[in-house]
Amino acid sequence: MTQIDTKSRILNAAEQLFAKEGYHFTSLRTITTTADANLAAVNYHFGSKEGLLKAVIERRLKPLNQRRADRIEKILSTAATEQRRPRTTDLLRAFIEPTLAFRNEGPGAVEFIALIGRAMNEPDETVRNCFIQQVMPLFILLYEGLKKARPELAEEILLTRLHFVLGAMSHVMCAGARPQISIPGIPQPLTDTPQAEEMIRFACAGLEAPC
Amino acid sequence: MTQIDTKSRILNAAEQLFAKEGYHFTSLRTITTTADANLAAVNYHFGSKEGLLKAVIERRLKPLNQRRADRIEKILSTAATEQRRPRTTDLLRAFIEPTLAFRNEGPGAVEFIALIGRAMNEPDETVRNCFIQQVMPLFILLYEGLKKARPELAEEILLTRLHFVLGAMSHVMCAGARPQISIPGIPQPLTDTPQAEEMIRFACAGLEAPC
DNA sequence: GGTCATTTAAAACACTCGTTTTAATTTGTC
DNA sequence: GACAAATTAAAACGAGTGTTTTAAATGACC
Repeated sequence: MTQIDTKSRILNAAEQLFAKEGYHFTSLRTITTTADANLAAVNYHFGSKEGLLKAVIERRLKPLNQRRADRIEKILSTAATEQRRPRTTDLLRAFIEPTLAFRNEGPGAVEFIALIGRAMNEPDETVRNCFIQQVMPLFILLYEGLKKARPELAEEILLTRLHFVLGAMSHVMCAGARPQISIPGIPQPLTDTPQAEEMIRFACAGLEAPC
Repeated sequence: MTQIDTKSRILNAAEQLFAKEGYHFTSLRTITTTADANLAAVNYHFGSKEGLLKAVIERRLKPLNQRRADRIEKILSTAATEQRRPRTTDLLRAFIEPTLAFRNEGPGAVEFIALIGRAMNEPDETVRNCFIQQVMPLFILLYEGLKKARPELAEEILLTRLHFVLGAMSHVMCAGARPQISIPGIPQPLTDTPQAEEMIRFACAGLEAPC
């Protein structure tokens, strides 16, 4: 923590704190104290608190989105060369698996995923727009892929169902960073890989439900 | 707006504003101005901002939860007297239908539902706890009912899938209050009754997916 | 080594927030 | 109408926020 420069230290501290406490509950003073930096350094390096948030999100989300997009595009291209429909389950897996697997990529990853999961339903536009802008092309890519996988499904219905999947994902992503409330007689839900597999199964069944 | 007392006017204004802007972005000054009341009236009538939130949520959520619980219990009792399993789709319908139908119950209902939908994933415990406390018994009732409907399913898996359903619901509830972003070539998702029906179909298919 | 741009430090600014205090007013009751 | 309780009004409090300003320190380069 001593070698890296101030900008990175702030970025790391902000990521951790934004994700754990939420964007608006994290003050710049808390961030700079954690990062062992001066208060003004945030505005110097990132322009504003919003700029910092944008940097935090982009740093991690860009590679993740790239990974997901690559997988989806690969599925689509091989399906095209083999002259068949892409499989719903493959597309969903390409979207879901890297996202949930990301939670194991080092410390703070679970919290970052929670930040992203929460971003979609933020009441404040600052966070939501920043997220949507980053992720919308990927959503569209997935949607277009699913349309090829299930062309007989009416488009509004497919889109509606895709929204359900996104909601389920968002919720799971958020929940990962919270201590699960345990109730006597009620088991704990799955986590990690089995959860991802279960979500793929669930989403696939839902998407392929009869019309 | 002139006849009703200050307490109710504050409650109405707070409901509208909390739901639209979010709890933490709504100041007591905005609320009291909207309600045409004095700033101190909030602390006088509700003790604190949190107390006001609690009152706002309880006023609407209690009857809604009662309605959902009644329907679920009725399904369970008739299934018991007919000595058969309750149907997954019936249980889900009892849970989903009143919730989404609630959005048509007068002005501000859509926003209130968004407030509730957001509450589940709120980073701040103030809002989340207030919501969870109200809704947990209903979740357990639904879970126990689904366990009877699908006894062959491992409990952690059932619970995990139920979480997916809740996530999908939460997301839909939030989205209802937002202007939908329209993209050329991408249709709008369903709303209102068809959306509720589609969600029941989706959730049922997901829950009944093979293990 | 001196010069200049980059970076860090410390302090103050301007503003908003929830809450509290004190006083005035309204309302209910005998 | 008078008294007491409930309610409303106005003002200030104290703490916290993001941002800006001004000054000091650091580092690169000729």
